[in-house]
Amino acid sequence: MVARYNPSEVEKKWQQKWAEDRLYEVGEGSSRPKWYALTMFPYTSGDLHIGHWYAMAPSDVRARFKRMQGYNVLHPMGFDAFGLPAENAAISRGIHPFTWTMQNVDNMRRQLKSLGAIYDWSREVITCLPEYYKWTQWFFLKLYEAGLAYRGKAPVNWCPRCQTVLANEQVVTGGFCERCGATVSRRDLEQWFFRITKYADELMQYDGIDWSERIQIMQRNWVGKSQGADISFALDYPGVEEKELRVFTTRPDTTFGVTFMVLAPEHPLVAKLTSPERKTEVEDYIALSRRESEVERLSTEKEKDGVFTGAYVVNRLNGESVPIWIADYVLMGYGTGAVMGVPAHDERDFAFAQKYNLPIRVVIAPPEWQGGELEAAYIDPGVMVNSGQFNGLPSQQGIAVVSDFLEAKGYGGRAITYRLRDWLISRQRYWGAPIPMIYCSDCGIVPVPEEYLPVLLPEDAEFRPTGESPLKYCEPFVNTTCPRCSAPAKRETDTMDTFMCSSWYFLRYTSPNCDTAPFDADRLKYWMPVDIYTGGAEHAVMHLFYTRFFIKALRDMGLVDFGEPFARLFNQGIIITQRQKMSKSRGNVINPDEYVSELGADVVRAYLMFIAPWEQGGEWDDSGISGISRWLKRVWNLVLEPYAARVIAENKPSDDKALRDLERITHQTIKKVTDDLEGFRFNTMIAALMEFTNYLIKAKEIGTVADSAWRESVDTLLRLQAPTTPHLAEELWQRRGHGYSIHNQSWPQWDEELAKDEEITLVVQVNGKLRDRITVPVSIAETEAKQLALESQRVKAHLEGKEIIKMIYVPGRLLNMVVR
RNA sequence: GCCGAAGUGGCGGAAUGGUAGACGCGGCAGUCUCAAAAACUGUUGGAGGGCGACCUCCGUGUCGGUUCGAGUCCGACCUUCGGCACCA
Repeated sequence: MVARYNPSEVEKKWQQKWAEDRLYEVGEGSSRPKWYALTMFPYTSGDLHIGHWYAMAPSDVRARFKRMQGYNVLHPMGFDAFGLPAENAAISRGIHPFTWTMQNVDNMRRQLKSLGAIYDWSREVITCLPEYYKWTQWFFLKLYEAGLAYRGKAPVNWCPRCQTVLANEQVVTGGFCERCGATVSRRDLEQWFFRITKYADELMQYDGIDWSERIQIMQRNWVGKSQGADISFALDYPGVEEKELRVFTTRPDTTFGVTFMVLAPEHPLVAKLTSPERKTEVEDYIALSRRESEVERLSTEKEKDGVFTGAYVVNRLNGESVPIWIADYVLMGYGTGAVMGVPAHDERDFAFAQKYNLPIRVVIAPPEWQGGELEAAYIDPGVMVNSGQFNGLPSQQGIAVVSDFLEAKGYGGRAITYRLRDWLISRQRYWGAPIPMIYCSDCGIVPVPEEYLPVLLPEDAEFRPTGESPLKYCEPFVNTTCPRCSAPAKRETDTMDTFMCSSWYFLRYTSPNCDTAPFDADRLKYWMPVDIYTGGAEHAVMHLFYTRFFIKALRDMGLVDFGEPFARLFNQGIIITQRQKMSKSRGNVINPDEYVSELGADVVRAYLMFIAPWEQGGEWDDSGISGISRWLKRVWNLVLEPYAARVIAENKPSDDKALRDLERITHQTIKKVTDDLEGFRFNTMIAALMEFTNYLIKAKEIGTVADSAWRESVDTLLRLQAPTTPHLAEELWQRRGHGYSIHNQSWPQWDEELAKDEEITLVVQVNGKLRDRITVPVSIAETEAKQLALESQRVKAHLEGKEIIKMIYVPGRLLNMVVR
C-alpha cells in the first residue's frame, strides 16, 4: 500500500518550491514565441469567492497548457484597488481606505497563491499605489493635451440632506439616499469628460480581433448609431435670439405629420420661449422632473405627460404653426433635446397627442387605408399622403428625398446621432486617482506639469460621516500655487473613475517597475497585444469599451502601435448560489478557502472546470466535488502502486492487441485534451482524462502490456493533467523519478496513425430506426458491410415481407435500409 | 417592448445531421468490516413483455416542416436567464 494522497501537504510543498525557484517568472529574452494570457484583475473587496476562482483557475490551466506547448507565457495578476467600497469602509468602520485596501490585497494575494497559478508575482500591479496612479494621471494629461479631455456640465445624484453627491449605487430603488433616506434629486456640476464619441464609429469595428458576436452586438447597441435628418423649424419671437429650433429625426418622411413640438425640460430655449401665463405651470413641471430619479423618469411604464409653453414654431415644409410643449420623455442628452411630434407615426407621440387632444394627421398611408382615424401609431413603411409635393412616394424612398430637399433649401439635412455619450470620469470621491488639474483665477484651468506627478492623495483627509468628498475640505491638498503664474490657486478635488485605472493596467504588467514612463516601449512591444483576455461578461460594455477607446487614443498619440488591446476575448459564465449572483450583501458568498484546505486546490480547480461548459457557468453545488476527489485519489494510486506485466497465458488476448489498444487510447486522449483546451472545453477535457484514468486502471489489472508501454502512458496522463492539477502532477512526476519540473516538460503530441480506430461499430438501421450494431474493421468495403447487415438476425426480422427500396451507407458510421 | 443565449435522466452535464444520456453526482445491490465511514465491484431514462440471453414501444420545452435519418436544420409558440430599455 502506498501512502494516502494528502493534497494540502503536496500543495504547500510545491508552491514553496516553485516560488523559491522563481519557476514562473518570465522575461522578454526568450527564443520561444510570446503568449500574453490575461485574466481580468479582481476588485479589492475583501476575499475572493468561488466566482473569482471560476474566472482564474481555467485561464491558468490554459496559460499553463500554452507554456507546455512552448510559448513564453505572461500570465500576470494584480488588483483593481481604487473605488467606493474602501471609502465606505472608512466611514463605517473608521479604517483608512489605504489600510483597508492593502489588508484586502494581502488576503486576496494569499488566496490567489493557494490556487497554484503561474502568476509572475514580480509583475503585480496595484492601481491605488502612487507609482501606478502617477501614470494614470499622466495619461489624463496626455488626453487633455490631445483635446480628448474637457470640462462640461453634467447632472449628478444629489442628496439635499447629506449635502453630497451620491454614486448611482447609493441611490436605492425609488430614488432615496441610501444613508439618510431623503429623496435624491439631480444637480448640474462641472465635471471632466473624455471625448469617447469621437471614436464612436471606430469602436463599432472589430476587424482583426476575435470577439464573440454577443459582445460586439452589446457594444454596438451601446454606441446606438442612428441615421436620419436634422430639421430646422422656424422660430420668431421678439427678444429671442434663436430663429430656429432644430430636431433630429429618423423619419424625415413624416415631417408633414408634425402637429406639435416637444422639448426636454432642461432645454435652454424653454425659459426664453415660455409665455408669461404658462410660466408657473412650466416651472412646476421642470421642478417635478428634476426631483424624479433617473429610473422613474426613464421608466417606459410611466404615462407620458408634459405642459404647453405657450410658444409656437413654424414647420417650413407646409408653413404650419405648431405648439411647443415640454415633456420629460424627451432627453436633453440625445439628439438636440427636441423632438418633432408626429403622433400618427410614433407610439410615444401618439400617446402624448391622445392625452392632450392634439391633432393626429396621417402622412404615411397604411395598406388598405381609407382615410379614417388610426387606432394606434402606424410606424411601418407606406405611401406618403398629405405631404404636398411628396405625395405618392413610398416612405422609405421619402426619407432620402425629403432629406435632400431639406438640404437644398437650407432647412437641415442628413444627420447621424449616437446614443453613446462622452465618458464622464469625474467622481466626487476620495479613494481614486486625483485629477491633475489646477484652477487659477488668472490663468484658468492649468494642468499639473508632468514633473510634479503624482498628485498624491493626502493621507490625513478627514472622513466626515456625511460622506462628503474629503478632498474638498482638505486644505493642504486644495490650496496650491499656479504652475504658470505662481499665484495661489486651487486643485481639482474630483478623482478619476476607476475604469480609467483598469483601461491600461495590462500595459503596466509588461514593465511594472518602469519609473520613467507608464511602460517600457520595447517590453510593451514584445508582449502586446494581449493574445487572450478572459473575464466576466458583466464587463461587456463598460470596461471593455472604455479600454478600447483608451488604446485607440494612445495609438493616435503615437504611444502604442496597435489599436485593439485584446486579440481575442472569451467570457466565462457566472457561478451563482441560491439562484442569485454571489455578493456580500446577499450573504451567499462561497469562499474557496475551506474547500482548499479540506480537499486541495487541485480538486477545486478541476471541479470548477468540470461542472459545466465554461462560458455557461451555473449553480455552485458541492455535492459532486467528491467525484473529482476520488478521481485524483485513483490517479495517485494508479501511478504509485507498482505495475507488473503478467506472463500471458496461451488463451488470453495477445500482448500485441493490448498494446495497440493502449497506444490508441493514449493518442486519442492527447488529441481530445489538446483540442478541448484550445477550445476552452474544460468540462469535456476532464471527462476525457477520467476516461483515460479508468482505462489505465483496467489495463493495469489485466496486466498484459509491457512495462515500458504502460509507463509511457502513465507519464502522458501526468503531462496532460499538469495544467489542471499542477501540484499533484508535479508530485507524481517526481515520485516516478523524473526531473523537475513537469511544468517545464513539453506537451504530448499525438500521432494521427496511432490514434486511428481499427474497428468501429457499424449501426444498422431500418427506416431510420436502430436495429443492430455490428463490429467491423474500419476499412470494410460497402458491399461487405451490406452483406453483414443483411445477414443479421435482428435486421432480418424487420425486413420480413418488405421490399428494400434504398440503402444509405455512411462509411465508418451506419447503414440505413429504407423498406416498404 | 427590443436584442442575445439556453431548454436533454432524480441532479450537473455529453453528443461533426447518423448508436441520445459520455464523464461525474445521487440511488440501488454487493465485497470488505463486529459495525459504520472510506474504498472497490455491479447496476441505474420511462413503460411493457420474456424463466432467460434478451425483445418491443415511448423519450431531448410545445406544435408543425425539411430529410433515408433531427437533441442538432427551418417556421411558429411557451418558459428561463442575461443585456438594453421613452434614444425621436
